[in-house]
Amino acid sequence: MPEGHTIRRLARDHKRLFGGAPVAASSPQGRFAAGAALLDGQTLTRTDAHGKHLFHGFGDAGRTPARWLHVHLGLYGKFQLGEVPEPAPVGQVRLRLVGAGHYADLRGPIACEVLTPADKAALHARLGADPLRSDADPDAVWQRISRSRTTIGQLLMDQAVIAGVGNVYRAEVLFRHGLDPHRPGRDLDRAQWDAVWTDLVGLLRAGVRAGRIVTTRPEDRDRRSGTPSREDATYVYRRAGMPCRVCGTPVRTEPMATRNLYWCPTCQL
DNA sequence: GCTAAATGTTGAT
DNA sequence: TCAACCTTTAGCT
Repeated sequence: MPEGHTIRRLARDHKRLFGGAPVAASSPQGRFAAGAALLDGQTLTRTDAHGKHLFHGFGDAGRTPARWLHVHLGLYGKFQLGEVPEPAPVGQVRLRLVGAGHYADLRGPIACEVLTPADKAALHARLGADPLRSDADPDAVWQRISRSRTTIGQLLMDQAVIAGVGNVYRAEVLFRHGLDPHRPGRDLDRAQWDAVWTDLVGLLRAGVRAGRIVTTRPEDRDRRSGTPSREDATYVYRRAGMPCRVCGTPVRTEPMATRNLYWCPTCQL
């Protein structure tokens, strides 16, 4: 499900499955027909991910891509992968990519468009630091947070501040650090922020590896061995009214900036 | 079989 | 602050 880890994983997988050879692009649904025609037959040379934004670079090998496919999955978007021969498209397939051995169907994205390198640069410029990127600058994030009266719960969801953190990672990382989501950013001290950032890097990397979000430590799960169930994978996300895994207090929920916030009022101060 | 909700963002008010 | 959008799934009946 699409927070930053999903996008990074897609970038990696698509590079491996489709990179280096011409790709057939089409829009079975028709809504991306013109864009698909621009990409059809081009070679995928690079992929990139920044926060929840996915990029596929097309052009000549060894050169900077001349065109970039930009995809944002939004809340519902999904890539479905399979092996050739590709079946007849089912449902609303915005984009179908077919390579030598695999195909990918894209459904329900909020953005699917072709960008110039300048367009792409502009998009990067408005995104904040991505814990999964080596060029991320946590100092810049700290500057924003330490001067802000906005709550840390809202700051963590602001893609211009931190790119790639969504509603699940927000709730979970704040729980793991005992931070009340309602605290203004400037109430945090540097050590707290550094710990949160370091944890986000680790959590997102683990998410890329596992292909899912797991934030609980084994000793805090109901079942301590084996692959954690979906229910066991989080401390507070979507656990409203259920006992906190650490102290037993019912987990609280309330809307924060149009999204459902979850937190433990006892553990998070 | 229907309804509501969901890991997100944008644009209008 | 609110509605709109794109699609799937969980939880009802």
